[in-house]
Amino acid sequence: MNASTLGSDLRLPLYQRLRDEMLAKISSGEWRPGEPIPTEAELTKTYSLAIGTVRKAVDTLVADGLLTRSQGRGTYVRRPDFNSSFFRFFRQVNSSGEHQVPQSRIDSLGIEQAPQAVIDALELGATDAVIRMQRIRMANERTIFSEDIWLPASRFAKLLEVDPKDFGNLLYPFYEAQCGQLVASAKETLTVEPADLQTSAALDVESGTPVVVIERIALSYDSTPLEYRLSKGRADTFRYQIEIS
Amino acid sequence: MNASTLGSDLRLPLYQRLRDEMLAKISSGEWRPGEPIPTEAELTKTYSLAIGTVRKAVDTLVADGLLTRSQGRGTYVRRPDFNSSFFRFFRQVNSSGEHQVPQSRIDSLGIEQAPQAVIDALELGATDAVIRMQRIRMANERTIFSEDIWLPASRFAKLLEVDPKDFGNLLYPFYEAQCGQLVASAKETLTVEPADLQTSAALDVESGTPVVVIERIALSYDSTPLEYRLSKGRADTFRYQIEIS
DNA sequence: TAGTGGTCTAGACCACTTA
DNA sequence: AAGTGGTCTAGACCACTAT
Repeated sequence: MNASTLGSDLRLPLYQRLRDEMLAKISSGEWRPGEPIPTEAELTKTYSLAIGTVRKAVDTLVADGLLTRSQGRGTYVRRPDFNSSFFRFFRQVNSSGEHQVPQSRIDSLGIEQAPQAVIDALELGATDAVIRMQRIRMANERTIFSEDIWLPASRFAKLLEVDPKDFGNLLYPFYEAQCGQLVASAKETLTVEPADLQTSAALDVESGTPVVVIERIALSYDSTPLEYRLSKGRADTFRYQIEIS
Repeated sequence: MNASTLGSDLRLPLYQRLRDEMLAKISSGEWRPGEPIPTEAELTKTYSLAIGTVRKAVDTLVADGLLTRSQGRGTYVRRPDFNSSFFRFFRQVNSSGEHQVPQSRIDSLGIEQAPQAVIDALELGATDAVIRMQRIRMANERTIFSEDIWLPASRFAKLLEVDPKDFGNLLYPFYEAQCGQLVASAKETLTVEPADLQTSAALDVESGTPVVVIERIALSYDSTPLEYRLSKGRADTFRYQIEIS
């Protein structure tokens, strides 16, 4: 194998073609999260490239957060997490002042026709079925989120065979284990609106109280939409910070 | 001049020391926004470094948004703007559906003792004076923001000599022109709270209506706080989006 | 046509991790 | 001690911009 093996557009620079090649290995699962990729020396031999070119390709994937380097150990496929999600900016602290993963409870789970908003978000056909899940998330005995979750039935049918009590507190590792679907990134949109009757009941606030609405579309490595989620939480405990330049 | 000229910690790699050197030239104003910096060939000669090392130093500043490269033309100091500010995520569209810079009106301007929150934000001494400005921002004849702005009097005294009507719609270019203070970056924190009486009057909403509060600390190139700003706007027209991975 | 940044090579030596 | 990524060199040639 050598540089001519590198697919994609021949007009592209070598480091970008190598980058695409590595990205494909990650999204196909050939290189799995948490595991090391071949060493730089091996990559130079495999593709007959100079070390500088290989490093530049790796650099771009590190910059995009797909790989992490560790001097003396190797370069690893990063395990995606969602530390920068809006969720993290709700002040969910326990009595010791530490952040904590909220408890979850699935309240309903079933298959149905996808409403139009979900068809758009998940890029489905007009008649495709979806799995719908309603979930609440709690911390310190208090409900902090009420969630509506939609998944394409074609990829997630196996979830229907599992008792909702066994879903655990984190869904994405569960999706991976049960259905082989790996969430790599997400887009979130934040808005504020008054609580409707259902939401106010779920969050134990008065109807009309402002709630923060987080709309999330979770994507696979190859950018296929895997999950559409609408989460509503109290606005009074929300705090989000950015740096701009 | 050669590599030994590069200041800062000798244990640091050369490309980081060159980066620090260039950063200093930007923050001191020796290299000004919008102007080109020396070519890569000149930098290699000046500091007796290999081209790869110079490029790596430039790379980091480009990644941080301080420089922009333009093939065939040169490398330029970026003009800071605030397109990613929370402000941008209020749906301020005119009747043609375009975004627009809101109109501004200064309602009060004066010098006073800094309250404690401002002392903390601007890193002032306990007895330092500040300039306080109250401003509203409007679009389509409607008030969309009510703002409280504090500036260290030591740096911004000249503002008091200007008629508030002449401040214009954008403050940062005005700060630079009048006081030589250049805003390079900012930190913003977003929260939601019910409107107090003053805010509800300013925004023409009922008291208790949810408002989005944007707290901003604007910094110079060398990270000195230059401005502390509290902006309040209607929550129902706010929409913010992020991508996470 | 001259000058700029963009890509690429083929090494060298260093710092760190693991065994 | 062996193997990894981290830094650095000293060029070469290409693509693009300005004149």
